[in-house]
Amino acid sequence: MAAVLLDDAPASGTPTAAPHSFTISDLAREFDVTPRTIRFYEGEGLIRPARRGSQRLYSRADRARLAWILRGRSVGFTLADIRELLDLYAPGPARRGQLKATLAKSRDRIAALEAQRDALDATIAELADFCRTLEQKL
Amino acid sequence: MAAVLLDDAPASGTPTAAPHSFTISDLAREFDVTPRTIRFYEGEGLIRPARRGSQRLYSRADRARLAWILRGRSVGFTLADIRELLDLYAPGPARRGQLKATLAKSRDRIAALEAQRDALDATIAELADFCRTLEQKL
DNA sequence: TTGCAGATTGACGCGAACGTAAAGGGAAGC
DNA sequence: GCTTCCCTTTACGTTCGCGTCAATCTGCAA
Repeated sequence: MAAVLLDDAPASGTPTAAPHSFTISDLAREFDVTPRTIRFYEGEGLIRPARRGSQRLYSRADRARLAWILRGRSVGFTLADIRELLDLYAPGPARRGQLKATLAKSRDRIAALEAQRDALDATIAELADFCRTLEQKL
Repeated sequence: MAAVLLDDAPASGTPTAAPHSFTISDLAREFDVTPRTIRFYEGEGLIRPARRGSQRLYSRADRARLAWILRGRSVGFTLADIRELLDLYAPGPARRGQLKATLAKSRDRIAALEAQRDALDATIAELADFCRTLEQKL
C-alpha cells in the first residue's frame, strides 16, 4: 500500500509515455474533479505538491495520493478521516505504544467498513430484487 | 423488500413482547440517533408517523421505514436519494413508460453501489494489509 | 505588443444534515 | 397545586465540502 502512495503505474494499454509531473488541471481532468477541489485538499493538508514559482507541480506520488484521497471519499470517509489515515501510513518514529494504538484504530476502521459493506450488499440485493419484480411486470 | 417497509420482526432472542407503537425517543434510542434527526426526516417527507394529539406515534412499519432510511444514509445516499428510492418502491399507477424509467434508474443505482463496493473492498484489503505489517513490527 | 489561456490567492456563498436554545403543552406522581 | 418529564414547534447556528467570483500574474503565440 505504501508503495501505491509513492508511485503509480501508468494507465494500462496507453502507449503514450507516462509523464513524471502534472499540472493541477491535468489531474483535475484525469480524476474528474475541479482544480478548486484539489486546492481545497491542499488547504486541508491532504496533499503537498511541489512548486515551480507559484505554480503547483504534481509528481506521480502526488497523483497516487490524490487517487487514494478520492477513493477514500468515495467510501464515505470525511476529509478528516482521510488525513488521519494518511498520517497512519506515514512512517512515524514508531514507538511501541504508538504502533499498538495505530493497529487498534486500523482495526476499528476495518470493522466499520465491513459493516458498511454489509449494508451495501443488502441494499444491492434489495434493489436487484426490486428490478426483478419490475421486469416481471413488463 | 416492500414487506420490510410494511412491518419488521422483533429483535431475535428478545422474549419481551414487541410493542406495536413507539415514541420518538424510543426509536431514537434504538437506532442511536437524536429525536431531532427523526423530526428532520419527517420535515423532509421521508416518514409520516401518526399523531395522538400533537405527539408522534410510530408504528412498526414506520420503524422499519426509519431503519431503511438509516441504512440508506449509511451507504452514502443523500436524503433526496432516499426519498426518491422510497418513492420508487411506492406502488404508483405504473404506466409502462414509468416502469421502464424506474427500472433504468434502479439499475444505475445498482451499478454505482457495486462500484462503491469495489472501492470498499480495496480499502479494506489495504487496511488489513497495513495491519499485518504492523503486527510484524510488534 | 497584444492578446489569451491557464495559473494563483482571497473572499464570500451555498446546500445538506443536522445541533441547539427558547418557549410552551400535557400527563403523572407527590 | 406543584414539580418533573417528555413531548411539541419555531428559529437561528454550525460544519463540511466545495462553488463562484474577482483581481492578479505568467508564459506563449500571433
